[in-house]
Amino acid sequence: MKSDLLAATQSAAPTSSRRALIASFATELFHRKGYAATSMRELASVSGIEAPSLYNHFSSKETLLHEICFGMADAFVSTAQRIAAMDLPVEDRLARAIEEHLRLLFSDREAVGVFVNEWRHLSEPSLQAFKALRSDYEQFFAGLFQEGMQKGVFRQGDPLWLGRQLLLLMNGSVHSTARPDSEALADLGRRFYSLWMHGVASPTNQPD
Amino acid sequence: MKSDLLAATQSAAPTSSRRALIASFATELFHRKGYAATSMRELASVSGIEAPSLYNHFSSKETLLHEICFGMADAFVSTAQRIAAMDLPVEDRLARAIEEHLRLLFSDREAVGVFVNEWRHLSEPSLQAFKALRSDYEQFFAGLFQEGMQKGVFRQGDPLWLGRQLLLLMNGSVHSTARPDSEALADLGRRFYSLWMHGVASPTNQPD
DNA sequence: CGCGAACGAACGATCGTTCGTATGTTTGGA
DNA sequence: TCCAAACATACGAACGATCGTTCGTTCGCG
Repeated sequence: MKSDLLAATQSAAPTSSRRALIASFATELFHRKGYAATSMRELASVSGIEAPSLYNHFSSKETLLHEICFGMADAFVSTAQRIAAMDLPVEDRLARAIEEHLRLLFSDREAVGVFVNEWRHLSEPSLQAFKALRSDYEQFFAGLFQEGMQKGVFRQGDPLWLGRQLLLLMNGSVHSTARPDSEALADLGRRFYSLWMHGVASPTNQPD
Repeated sequence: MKSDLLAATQSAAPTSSRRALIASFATELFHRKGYAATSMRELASVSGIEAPSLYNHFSSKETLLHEICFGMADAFVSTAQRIAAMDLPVEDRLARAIEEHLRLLFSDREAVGVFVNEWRHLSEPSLQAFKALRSDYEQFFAGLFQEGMQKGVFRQGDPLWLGRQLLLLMNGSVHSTARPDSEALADLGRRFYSLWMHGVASPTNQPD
């Protein structure tokens, strides 16, 4: 039988990391082709195994999506909680939140792509839970803006709208920005902070 | 050729508006569930006919996607050309571009959602053509920023990056902004323009 | 009579997933 | 120390469902 060959390939791979490997392959595929357009057979193929073997590591296709989406969501929310607890001026906390968000964003761009675009394929009750986490994170940014407005550091406006727009901008930047090293990442954070704080107008042109 | 068909169907038979109806149903489904997750049978069901009858109006599923994506793309590009030809100060042309982009955006939010998120399911050579149109439009905004920098109206920066970020911001705002009437739309345009020009910092805080 | 538009049936392909089984590895009692 | 039972992981076969699409036909309207 073929079993000798198969046994050889089985033992060749480090079986302990196979699960994590599959997850990262799934992340890449979900990101590039979309969740619905990615088949388990294709995921199996790039993972070097057959489709039924995937079910030894993940109980369903949606489990993969669930782990990717909630892994990112938890990372974002816990970072937000850490920053919210800092004893810093609100504009510094905003700068810090931007920096940390970008750091997470670029630490795994493909997972972020899935997190941003594919979460709607989750089914209940995961969908509801995901939206709650997402809302928490938006509220964290909205809270920063609201606090800044009360203290006169920011112009008056809709804090939640501003928070959502800022997140939108940073999340989308993953597509249109080259991969930064840690130096370029800090610089990107300053660009976002400056753009958001002062806009594009030349300083000689006074605000209306 | 297409105009002949449209003229004929418009004047002749009311049944031929079914084609446009199907297109709008498809737009809603592609937007809400995604292209890959929408089946022709489901589209047929909401259209009130059976799946095979769809092929009397559209030669394939991708044809529907093609019409939606290129319909929006053409509208954006032609609007850009109109504004680029205007004899206005560059910051006014930017304000006008923002206003017109938002107007198109909210004129058919679902089509915009498909245009923004589902174009990647196009196959070659449509995919290449779509990306070219998209690049043209980005270049239009980049050109505005570049011109503004040369004239000292805008701060120095990467014009293409700024253009993409602005588009990202506006496109995403469709999800997080309530349906505006024409009054609220103009107000939204001013909000974007002001945010982009001057940022969120209180005017008493000078730029660094 | 002719033609656009609808239908039911059905095609081959592919989907996510289950099943029974084979094999390598780990483990625990004699 | 050795062997067997338990476990983890892989496989081929195949399930029922659904996919986009084609075909032959019918029906109603001009």
